[in-house]
Amino acid sequence: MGANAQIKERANQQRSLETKNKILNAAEELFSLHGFYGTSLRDISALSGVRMSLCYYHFGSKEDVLQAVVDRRADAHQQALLEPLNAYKEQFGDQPIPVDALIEAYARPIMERHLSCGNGWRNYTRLMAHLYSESAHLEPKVQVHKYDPVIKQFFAEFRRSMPHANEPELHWAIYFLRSSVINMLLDTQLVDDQSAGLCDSGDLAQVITRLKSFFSKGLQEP
Amino acid sequence: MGANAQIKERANQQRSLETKNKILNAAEELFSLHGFYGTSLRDISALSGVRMSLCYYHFGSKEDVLQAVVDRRADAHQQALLEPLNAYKEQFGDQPIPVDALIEAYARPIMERHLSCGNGWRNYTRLMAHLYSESAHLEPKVQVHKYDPVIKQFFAEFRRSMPHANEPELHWAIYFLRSSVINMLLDTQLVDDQSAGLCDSGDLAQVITRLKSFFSKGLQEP
DNA sequence: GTCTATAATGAGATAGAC
DNA sequence: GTCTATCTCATTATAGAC
Repeated sequence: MGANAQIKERANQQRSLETKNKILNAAEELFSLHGFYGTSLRDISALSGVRMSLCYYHFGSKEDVLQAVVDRRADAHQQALLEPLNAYKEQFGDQPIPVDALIEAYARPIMERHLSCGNGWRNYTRLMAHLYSESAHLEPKVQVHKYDPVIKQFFAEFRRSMPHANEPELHWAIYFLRSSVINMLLDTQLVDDQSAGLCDSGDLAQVITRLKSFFSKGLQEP
Repeated sequence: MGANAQIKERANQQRSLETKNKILNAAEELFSLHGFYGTSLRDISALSGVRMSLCYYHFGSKEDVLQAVVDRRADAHQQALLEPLNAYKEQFGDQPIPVDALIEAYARPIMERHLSCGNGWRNYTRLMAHLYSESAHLEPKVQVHKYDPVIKQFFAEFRRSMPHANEPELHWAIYFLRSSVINMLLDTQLVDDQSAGLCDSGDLAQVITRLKSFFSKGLQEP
């Protein structure tokens, strides 16, 4: 292969990547807003400005597009979730990590991406939440549940910080925390509406403060 | 109109009602499992055993079927939610109702219908939860949010029971409670999976106990 | 009220020229 | 890699006989 051909191939790969990302960005937004079945490849094509046939060329099928959307940010998101946890582990060593620090370590990376890292991350986190209710019908075609190991690690740390709590009670408490975070990711405006605007689910600092103060009360030792 | 004609008309109305309910039952189940867009009228027709054209005759459109499903149990559900609250109001009179009683008054009617009143109610409550994430795309064609006044009444009672709590904090706490209940209605098995079966989200007594003990801790006066 | 048949639209997916 | 054109199928919805 000549030098010219190599340059051409590089340019093509670059353009291919850009096209793929245009598709994924549009799909991410629409899937997260209207669900998998509420979104057609025509919608994605229209929003992305990329011809429909290219979606098939690059991904194969609608389900494959969803899978690609899910996969694109999965590793980065997992890393972001574990980073503060590991930092705390290092900081506290053998000592247990305080409960409110654990709550923040869990909630902040998620809510931060949802609220202050741009539309891409906002759509991605919303989609992840949305998929919890759609996944039953989507699997096994699409692999969605990628964060179970992360939850396991968080549970282990909560356990260490609350040695006297009984196991089921602790599981329920962490589940309630997860439910609340997941619900916020859906952007249902439930708390904003309920409080007639007094509470702002779009305010990261407020969200983290409220999560910490409420759930650390529930997660105290008896 | 002769007596014979009247009898015939009665029988027809009866049959008509049965057909409608067959359709609504199937729609309730499928919408609640796969969402509005994940369900076709063909699916509903197949599951109910009623011809597709009859769905149009009785309701008009797919959206109208959803609306009818939502409406069918709405009043009964509202009543069921307010009944224990009003009973407590009567019982305690001017005294504030204890917080854990309020939590139970809110959660039990919902979770009871979800877990121990048969498949119809189970599907209905699951659908209501599901619609929180789909409603943005469905409105204004379908009117879904029918429980805001109920929440208002509950908030007022929580307020009375916790006169020193600040308003936003109270709103957030009640919102976290609602999130957890809503998530359980979706039957995602999150807590069952997370705890490897140690916790059972299908056990009504367990669910109520855990909700009360956890959320009453978070809802204490400072 | 119920049935069959069918219209009309939109969906996912593919073929083949460039 | 990109485009146009098209296929095939499922969907919502309607018309008209009984």
